[in-house]
Amino acid sequence: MSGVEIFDQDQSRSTLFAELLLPVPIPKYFTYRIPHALNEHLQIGQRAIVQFGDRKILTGLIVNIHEQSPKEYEAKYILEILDTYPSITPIQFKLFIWIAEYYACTLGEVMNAALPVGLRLSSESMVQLNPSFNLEESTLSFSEKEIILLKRLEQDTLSYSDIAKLLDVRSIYSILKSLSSKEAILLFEEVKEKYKPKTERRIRLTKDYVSHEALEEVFKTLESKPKQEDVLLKYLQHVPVLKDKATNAKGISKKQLLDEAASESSLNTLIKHNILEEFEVIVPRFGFDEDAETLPILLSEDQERAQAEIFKSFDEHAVTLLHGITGSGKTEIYINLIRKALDSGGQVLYLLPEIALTTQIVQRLKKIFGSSMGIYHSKFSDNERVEVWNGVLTGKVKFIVGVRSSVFLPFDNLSLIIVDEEHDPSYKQHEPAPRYNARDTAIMMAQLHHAKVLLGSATPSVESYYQALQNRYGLVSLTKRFGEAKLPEIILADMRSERRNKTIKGEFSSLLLRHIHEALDKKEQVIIFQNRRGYSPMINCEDCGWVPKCVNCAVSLTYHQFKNALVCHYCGYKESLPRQCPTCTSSRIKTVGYGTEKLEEELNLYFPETIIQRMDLETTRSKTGYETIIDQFEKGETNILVGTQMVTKGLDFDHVSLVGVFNADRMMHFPDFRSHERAYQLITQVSGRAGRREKAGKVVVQTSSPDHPILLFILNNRYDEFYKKEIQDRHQHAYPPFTRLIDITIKHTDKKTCRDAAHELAELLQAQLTGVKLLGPGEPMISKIRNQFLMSILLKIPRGRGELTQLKHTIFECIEQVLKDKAFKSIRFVIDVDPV
DNA sequence: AGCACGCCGACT
DNA sequence: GTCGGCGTGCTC
Repeated sequence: MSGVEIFDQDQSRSTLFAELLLPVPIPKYFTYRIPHALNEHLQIGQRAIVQFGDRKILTGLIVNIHEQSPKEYEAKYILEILDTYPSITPIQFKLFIWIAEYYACTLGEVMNAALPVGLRLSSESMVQLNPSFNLEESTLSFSEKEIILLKRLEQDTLSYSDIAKLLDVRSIYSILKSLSSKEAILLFEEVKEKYKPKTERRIRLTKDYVSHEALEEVFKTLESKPKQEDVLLKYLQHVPVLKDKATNAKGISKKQLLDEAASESSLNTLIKHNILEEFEVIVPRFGFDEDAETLPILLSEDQERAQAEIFKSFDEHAVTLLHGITGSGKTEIYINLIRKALDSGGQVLYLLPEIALTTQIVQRLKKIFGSSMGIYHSKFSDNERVEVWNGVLTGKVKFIVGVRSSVFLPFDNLSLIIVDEEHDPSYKQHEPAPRYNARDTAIMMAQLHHAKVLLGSATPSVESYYQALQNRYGLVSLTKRFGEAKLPEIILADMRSERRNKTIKGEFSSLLLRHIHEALDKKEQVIIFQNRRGYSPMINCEDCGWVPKCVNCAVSLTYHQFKNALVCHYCGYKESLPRQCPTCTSSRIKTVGYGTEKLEEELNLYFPETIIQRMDLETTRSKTGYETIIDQFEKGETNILVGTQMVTKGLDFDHVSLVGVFNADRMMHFPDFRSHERAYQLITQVSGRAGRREKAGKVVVQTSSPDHPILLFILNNRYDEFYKKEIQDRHQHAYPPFTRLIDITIKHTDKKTCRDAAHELAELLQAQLTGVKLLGPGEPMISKIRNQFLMSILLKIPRGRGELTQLKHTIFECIEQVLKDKAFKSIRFVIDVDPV
């Protein structure tokens, strides 16, 4: 980019200003002056580099261009424009605004979540030693910390946070100021690396040698140089220049040529003599050369019927819910719908929960849709994400399979959005803002694009099913399993009676153990589901009842055996397991409860011959961990898979005949209005992993309340009955879908201040909001996280009543009011709309 | 959110 | 007295 014009001499052209959206949580745009040189090149939606504050460099999005010079302040210049064409589309921007408004956050926060880091260059403050400074020769005096820092700076430049860590102090500002005034250090801004295309070095003939005659000449001169001759021959072997001169333009990859011809020095000589030349091309990180498969998808009668119903429903409804039991073959229908949408020229977005994306289904789709399909996943690198983004922007990628954040991609012509496993709570983002739900955002998105939405699930959320029954969504059901497959048989293991009869071994009922034995004898596989990671959720002293707690959070520490440490699942705090109780010095410290790790250990004890694999956050943290575990299980290399929620999602195995469910009780009795729904969904989903093809699988659910209605619904596969009961409860207690919820969390380091602020806010809200039920303020289940005390207020807003935007304004006003009180200045408020 | 600046308490 | 803590206000 050319230099910036600082003085506008040219009066014949008007001075333009641009309103920029910056990735900061300040609810407004910032006005920057446009250098005359850029007047003709600026477009709304482009990214611009600007200075923000004293030094910071940020990437902003141009949202408006006008001629009004700001009166109050002097606008800074835009430093650079990053795009030739807009990086975001107008529809996308409308969606950003909707998200910010609906989920009560700033546009900057939405921008932050939306743009991949690779498209968002920004600077970091760095500290460097002043080259003209020498510690030994200096006559000035330095403190101990200053000397430590200076010594370190002789080796590297450091960021502010590096320094804070090095010196172990909170505020480094005064130290930097002191050193800066002594001219010992220099402060500067380092712009972080942005997107780098992947390149490849290639070799080709120079222009002059792309002909029969010229090449003949060359070979004559090379007669006495067999190695160079060999290189040239290898080249011609792969690039048939003599048959088709045009093939020379692409040449051959240097790596490939060297791998085969081996002599790098000969190649270099040929390059030096201008016979061959080396050049660089940009190559995509994803194979864009795969061809799409065109084979028709064979549908069963039931699928055929459902598909026809979906098409019909699309004519009448913007959103259709496909309720298909596990294993009923929803994917085949999706494929047909996607094909049809793509054929008619529209874009398609297929949303999946995080974990289901790394599996078989994506490989299958890739085979079918080839290069027109892009994948958007959190385990992708920044560079990979930028390529998917640009693929959508340029129209190269028409079909995206992705996680919740793919709703931010620059679509301009969506015609279909599929939200698979629509009930899945992971569609909702918790931290940080924007706290959006990708399923609901997708519905809004479809409205902006005039696209259709298909929500798919074997266990629809109560909210979606309600909308369908109200005829606001279309409803299509698949009630038969695909092929000959039968639904699994669900058996309850009554832990109360087993406990009475002392037939429980460790954590395992005799019933479950018997079934595991049977399955293993038949060379079949087993999945054990325990929704709790670590070894044991708690340890305690048998003599005085002491329980180790996190120092930063109000939770007990979980014991992780393989790390041999007590770990806090909320802040990551770790400490070693004490030999004796710190309060009574007793050494009788034992574990209470059980997580995946302990189950794995016990299983190893009971089934020493079998291979057991654990699948939870710890074992799948690496990029390939998850895939490796799935792959081994698929190949039959492991016999038993023990895992958390992960095992419930989108996995299809052919040889699993048994699923064991632990702690169904904890799921059902969890104090949350959605706990019954969650339990129904989790147990049904994990049960769906048992039995494929003609073999019916078995599911053993261990429970101390075998009469619980939820279990009976699951047992008999009665979603409708479950729904009927659940919707009554929701109605009675004014929960969604009959109300909208807004959760306000109040945070402060001091407990009393936090409580007082919460009460004050609650009072204000109560007075301001009519027709809204207010719950609390109360301590949430975890009342302290990372040394911040928490209070929460829950608002229940009746459906279809009043302007939601107005209501949120009122909430903000009340918060402002509370913040006016000096005592509450540093209180943090977190607003979560539609909490999950 | 960062980041600068300024006020104030605790230690040499 | 100075150092370092943190509360406050600003960012075009």
